[in-house]
Amino acid sequence: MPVPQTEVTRRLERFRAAARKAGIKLTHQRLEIFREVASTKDHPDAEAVFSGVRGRIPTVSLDTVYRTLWLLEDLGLIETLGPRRERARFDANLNCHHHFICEHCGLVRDLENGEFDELDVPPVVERLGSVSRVSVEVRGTCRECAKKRGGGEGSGV
Amino acid sequence: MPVPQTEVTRRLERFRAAARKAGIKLTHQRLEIFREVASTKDHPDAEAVFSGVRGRIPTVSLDTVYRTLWLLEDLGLIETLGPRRERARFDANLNCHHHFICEHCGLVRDLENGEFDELDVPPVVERLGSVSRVSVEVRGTCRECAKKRGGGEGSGV
DNA sequence: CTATTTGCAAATAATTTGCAGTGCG
DNA sequence: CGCACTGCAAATTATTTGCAAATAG
Repeated sequence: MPVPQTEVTRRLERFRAAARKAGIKLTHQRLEIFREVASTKDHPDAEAVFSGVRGRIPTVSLDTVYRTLWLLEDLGLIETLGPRRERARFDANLNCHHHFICEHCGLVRDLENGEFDELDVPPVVERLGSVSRVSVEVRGTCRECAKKRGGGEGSGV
Repeated sequence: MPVPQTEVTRRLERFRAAARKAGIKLTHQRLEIFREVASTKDHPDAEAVFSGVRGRIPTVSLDTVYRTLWLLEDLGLIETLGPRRERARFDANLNCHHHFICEHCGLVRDLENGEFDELDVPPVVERLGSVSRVSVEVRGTCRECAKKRGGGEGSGV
């Protein structure tokens, strides 16, 4: 399921603007690394981004991919996710959204849901700090894993 | 802020029951490692659990701590959390709860909130798999970090 | 022009594994 | 008493860093 071209363009434009504002250079590598993450809903890990970009820039190195991904996270252009025990995965979708996470295989799927988008932050949070983002994580077992593991797991909530 | 003794006991009891059911051995090490996580709200990482347990079992090894923590997670007795880029942190609180996460220092604080507890799972999720847990992550900047970094960051939602 | 950024290779940090001895059930 | 479990040390995996060459602004 690819991201529509118009959205990819919008994301790249946001990157250009953020880079200018932050005074960092817009290199070929950075552009392609960001494009790679911005063009997919797959939540790729660093290795996957690396091999994708490699198709277009054969000399790019894995350490540049890492440096760039964390830079993009610091700029607030992508976010990291994925269950612990798995490697980091990256997501360029900044629209308010939520995730379904399979506890067995690590699959992450985006969820769009109005009820989730409109949660009120409880007052106790004001004493902890300021809020930038509220999101819901739905954890469970994906169909694939349920099939593979026979009966086992079940729903709970 | 320590966990009340009655709750620690209840958690240890749950561990004993789960261990018996799963047919795994209840060793001194496992008990103490679990007790360490079950006795704190600090969301310790493996290293912190290690040094805590070491006080009581000086010969315990870090690899046993890791093996046990992942085992406990597989048994559903603890959960892992913490932002990417930081090491894994562990939590033995299984009551429905949520988290405030500081994006700068990795601080994680538990949130208890009725509205969050009662979220409906959107129907699209049924096509993805079965659900075991729904929780809300509030991300932002904690007071400490806001102080350290001067003006900067702000709220957004 | 020149401060940033890159690619390389070597370094680290976190976590895992093989194996021989130890202890729970 | 046997097989699961531990501790040790060595291995792996993901990610980071130092440095000389390359390049965006």
